[in-house]
Amino acid sequence: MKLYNTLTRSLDVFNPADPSNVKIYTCGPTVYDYAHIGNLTAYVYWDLLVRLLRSSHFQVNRVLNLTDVGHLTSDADDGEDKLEKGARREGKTVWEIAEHYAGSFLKDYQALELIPPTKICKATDYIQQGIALVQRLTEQGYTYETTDGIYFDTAKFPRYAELARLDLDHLRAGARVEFSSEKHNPADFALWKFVREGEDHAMQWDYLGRPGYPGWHLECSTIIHEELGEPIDIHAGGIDHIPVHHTNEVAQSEAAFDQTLAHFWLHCNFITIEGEKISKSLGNIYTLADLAKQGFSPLDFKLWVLQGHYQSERNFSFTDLAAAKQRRLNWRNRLATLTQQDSPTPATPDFCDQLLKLVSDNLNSAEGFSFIDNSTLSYPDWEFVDQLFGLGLIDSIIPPSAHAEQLIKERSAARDAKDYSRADQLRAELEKEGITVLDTPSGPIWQYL
RNA sequence: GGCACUGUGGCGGAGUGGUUACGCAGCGGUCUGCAAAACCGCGUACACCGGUUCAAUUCCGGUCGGUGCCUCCA
Repeated sequence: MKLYNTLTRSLDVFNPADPSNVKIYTCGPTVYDYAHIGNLTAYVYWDLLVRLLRSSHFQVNRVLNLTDVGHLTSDADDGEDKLEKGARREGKTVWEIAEHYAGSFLKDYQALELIPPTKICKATDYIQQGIALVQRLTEQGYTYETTDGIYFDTAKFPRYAELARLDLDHLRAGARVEFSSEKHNPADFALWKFVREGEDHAMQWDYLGRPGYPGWHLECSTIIHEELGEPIDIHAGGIDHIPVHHTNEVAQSEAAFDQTLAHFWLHCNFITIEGEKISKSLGNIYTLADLAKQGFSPLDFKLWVLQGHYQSERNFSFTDLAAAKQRRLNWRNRLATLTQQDSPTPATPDFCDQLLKLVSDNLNSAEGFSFIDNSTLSYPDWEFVDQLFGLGLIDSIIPPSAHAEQLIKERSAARDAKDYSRADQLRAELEKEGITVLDTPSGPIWQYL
């Protein structure tokens, strides 16, 4: 199996240290609002990764975090704490907000038929372990304290720019806004933030005898250390996380534990909506519920995602979603037809092996789909397709009701009697149940509309 | 300004140094009571300019366009 590794910027052969314990960490959502389809694409891609590994006989140990503690208020006014903002918006506590949106996220996760992570970790369950990490870094001389928090001193970690290949000198020169700060270097980041005088911060914990809360990056390093242990095999996340979040994670973890954090870094690209960036002001934020209102199932969306590649910028449109839906329906009908055939046409030899090989080339599901369309599949082949892509095709095959079966029989009889108007009438009736009948030389076949 | 990604037919979207990607939509045909499905066929795709090569959409250089990040925004 080959994967594009951001660390090396090349397609590398994936060989886990322990095939029976492939350690994966995927950055989860901040649970302050409903997940939109842009957020969800990432989880679809990582689900493919997990399924591919499983199908390749690896045992996956995957941890997903839920960020249920708000990110910090920045010195600039626009950097509001998301959870606090959500709480104010809805007149609830930050804890209720986190609970509600975490639940919503997990519901979406299920609706997309994504394989549940081995463990889901809430950031707030790892505060003490996070503090221990800050302490450890402090003892090792990697931190300094300012009036508003404890910062990581990037100058003390020479490999800081490696993952993102940052040009720190130019970063300094070209930074958009240089705001006054006690930071030693612009790249330095907060490990722990103090609640300031007069600041109303609902989530806070005691450290160094005063109230505070964790820096945004801390949770990932902490959870990885506690639940998986460095080094992990794969760390995955959005492309936006490379320069800051993942860079800082590497700095924290590797400085503290003197161990490579992750061998493979996978980053998925973003999608746009009808050519525009996803943003609230444009009003183009769609959730799974919004897609459902237009008649699309979560699995239609999943198929749409898998038609592309995780490293490509994708453009979402309802026209394209409709195309994906149609493709899924066609596959479903191929499968439905197969279940009704007494002697199906011979399947493509080694279908599963070949499909697996194609997709193993850096998660190339699109190439796999093309192969599906060019092949004749047996029932076990379709089972493998479902296992690899999680499209729920097999489960979606619900045989016609007894009533529908009866209508199909009556229609055949009508046709034999050359009573075609009766036959057409019966077909119309069947279509009310979402089923249509095709007349083939070997008898009628039903399909989904 | 810096780092990185990206530009393929009506719409999407893989891939390849020379041979059909594929899906959706469209057109023609076979078949059909009519359909549908299926099958067969069709539409002169690879941003632009150079270079390497017998041969480039595919490699190299440049130009132009799009995108993300460069803040503790996500």
